[in-house]
Amino acid sequence: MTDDRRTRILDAAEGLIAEHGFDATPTAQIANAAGVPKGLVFYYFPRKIDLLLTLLQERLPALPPCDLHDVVRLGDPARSLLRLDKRLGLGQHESLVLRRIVFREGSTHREVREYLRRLRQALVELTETVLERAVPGRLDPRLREQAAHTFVAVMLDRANATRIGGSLPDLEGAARVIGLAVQPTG
Amino acid sequence: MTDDRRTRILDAAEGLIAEHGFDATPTAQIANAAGVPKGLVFYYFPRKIDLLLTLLQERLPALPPCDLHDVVRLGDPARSLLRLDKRLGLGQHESLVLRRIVFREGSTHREVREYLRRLRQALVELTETVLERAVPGRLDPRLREQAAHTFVAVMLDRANATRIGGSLPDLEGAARVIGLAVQPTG
Amino acid sequence: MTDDRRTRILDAAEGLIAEHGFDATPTAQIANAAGVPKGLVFYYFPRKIDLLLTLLQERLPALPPCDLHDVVRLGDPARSLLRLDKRLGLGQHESLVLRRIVFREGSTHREVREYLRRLRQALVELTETVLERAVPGRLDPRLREQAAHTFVAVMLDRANATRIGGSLPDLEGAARVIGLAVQPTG
Amino acid sequence: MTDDRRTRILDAAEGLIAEHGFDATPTAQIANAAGVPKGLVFYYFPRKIDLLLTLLQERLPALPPCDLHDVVRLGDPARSLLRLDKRLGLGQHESLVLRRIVFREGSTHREVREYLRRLRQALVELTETVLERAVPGRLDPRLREQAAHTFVAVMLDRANATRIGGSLPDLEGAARVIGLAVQPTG
DNA sequence: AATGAATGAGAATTCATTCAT
DNA sequence: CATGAATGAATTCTCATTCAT
Repeated sequence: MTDDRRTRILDAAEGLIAEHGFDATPTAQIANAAGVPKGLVFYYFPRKIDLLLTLLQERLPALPPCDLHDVVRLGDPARSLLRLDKRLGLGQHESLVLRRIVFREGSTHREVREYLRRLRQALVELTETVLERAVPGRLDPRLREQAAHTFVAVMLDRANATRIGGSLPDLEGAARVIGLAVQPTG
Repeated sequence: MTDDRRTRILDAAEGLIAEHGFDATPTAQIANAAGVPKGLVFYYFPRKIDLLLTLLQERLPALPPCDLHDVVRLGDPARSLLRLDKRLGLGQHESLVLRRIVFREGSTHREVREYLRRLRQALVELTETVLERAVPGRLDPRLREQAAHTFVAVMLDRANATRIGGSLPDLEGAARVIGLAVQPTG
Repeated sequence: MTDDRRTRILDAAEGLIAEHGFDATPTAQIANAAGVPKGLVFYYFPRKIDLLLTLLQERLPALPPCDLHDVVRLGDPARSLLRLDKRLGLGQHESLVLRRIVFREGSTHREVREYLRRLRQALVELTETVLERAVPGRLDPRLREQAAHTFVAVMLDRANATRIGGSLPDLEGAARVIGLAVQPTG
Repeated sequence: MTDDRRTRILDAAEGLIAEHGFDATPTAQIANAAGVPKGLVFYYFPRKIDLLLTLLQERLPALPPCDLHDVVRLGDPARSLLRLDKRLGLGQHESLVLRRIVFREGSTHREVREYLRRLRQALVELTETVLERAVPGRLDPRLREQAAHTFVAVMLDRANATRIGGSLPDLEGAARVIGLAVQPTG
């Protein structure tokens, strides 16, 4: 029961903050949406900012160490990249709300910023590994890194654009372009 | 004289909102930073949101119709892309503050969202033109569009990452990758 | 009108804080007693503590430079001391409320403490002057200072005891005792 | 064991209330300082005010029936008074915290006020006895009482000034002055 | 046209107190 | 007996907005 209510508060906070932004979401509204008394929010999260911080700590897991075996398609880097993206699930609904929060509050809170930095680095490394395994012959390490950076930038841009709601970048196109770059004969 | 004070208010609002966010910036602070009486802010901008809206309407120029002649380097699409980026100046200081505002408030206000959509479209078209002129032979229209989308995504991701303060995507690497894709022999 | 309302707020604060203590007096109650909206209190006094500080600054004037001519009774130091006390008015009603505040909040706020230190020093100097003029012959400076300190202590003890409401020290007795000490033949 | 925890609560309450005042000391902080669960405080002291009341009842000892034989110095009332003060220990550390509480909360709670009244009366009687025994010849009863009141006032003023932290009255000077008054030839 | 005093609807936060276990 | 989760009333403080002058 106890943990249930704490969870409900976090659920409500996640949804409302993603929807309206951190500053625009009163704690009273969070309590209301969670169906708990106002005081309980501050019992679990003494300061409002602790809600945001807890959301990041508990619900933004480090990238799951995904098994790249079934992601990589040898000889088809473009397809491999798209499968990686799908596996990462940056576009899936459950991470959408948190991503909104992260991108929007990024310029305000150091902790959020730090998370974003680490996220990009981890994504680049993962992408590099995929490219290395997907491209049969030798792949110039510098080019591999640049290609990975490019794909990660597109993934993150899409994540951010999704949040904002405008038109989205063409992820498949990017995968094709990058595939051509790293495997001209492909 | 009168207009001078209105301008000072907008200047102050632009800086403070970019720095702390719209919600976290009291109008009193804007008036104070502008060196005008508090009442004057509401005299010119009856509601606080009007400050933001005015900023977008008056200070987000449509993309300058830039002359692409001196941007394009025939046979060197990568270099051409980088010169385009430089010409667009998305990374330049004067547009930085507004970009922060646009990206952060994007998911909250429809007008901002609409601007972002148009911005991406215009950027893609411009990039396509550059690629077409930079690549000597025939360039598959589909690939050209995808390559343009990719580069624009990287530019926008960099713009957003700059705002947030984390690590930046590698724009030069992306240009090289795209160049390789559209001109394998390059 | 404007200054009138600020004054009414201070009046209300003075009375209520003296009555119930600073911590036990909500600003809302002060606004209510002053007959002004709650917001106005914070318009004039941004933080609650500013009410207390303003009270001290504006309503605890330095000791009025009182003319000691008509206080001193040559050859009658005891009577002179009592006349000094009366002139100082430490026991008068109008200063009573502020004295309550000062003594009670003294151990909490530095500014109040500092005021009390200066008050004692000024009182001692005044009392020394009175004793010097009231005693005909030569008066040992050391004894004069000690006598002054003693009388000031009794005055302050009475002021504090008045606040608390218990039994009061015998000021007239103290004056007599001190008179005997500085003028044995009296 | 059980009583040990009750004692620890009272210890913590005494220290914290003396330091910050009754209103400014949350019960949670007391429990924390005592190292006991929050609920236990309210188990022993159902209302917060009971903490203060218990402190007064159990820890404000009636004046210790001190043996005046070794205090009095026949023929030296000033010295006798100082020895009395030392014996009473109003300035000693262990009574300091409670004295702070008593003086500060005095004007708020009747029980505290009543204690202060009895304290002064007992002190005056004790001082009168000392003076009577210290002065060899006959001492006018009225003067003796007045002298005692004066000394008690100085002692209490010093106790209060100690609490507040400002400059202290000169107790030795007062003893000398009073000695001169009751024993001119001294 | 310009202004700054005024207002009141919240907002975050605190904390004594209760009570189920 | 003991406890810590739970509660909600109260409190300080903020600030967009109004409006008399």
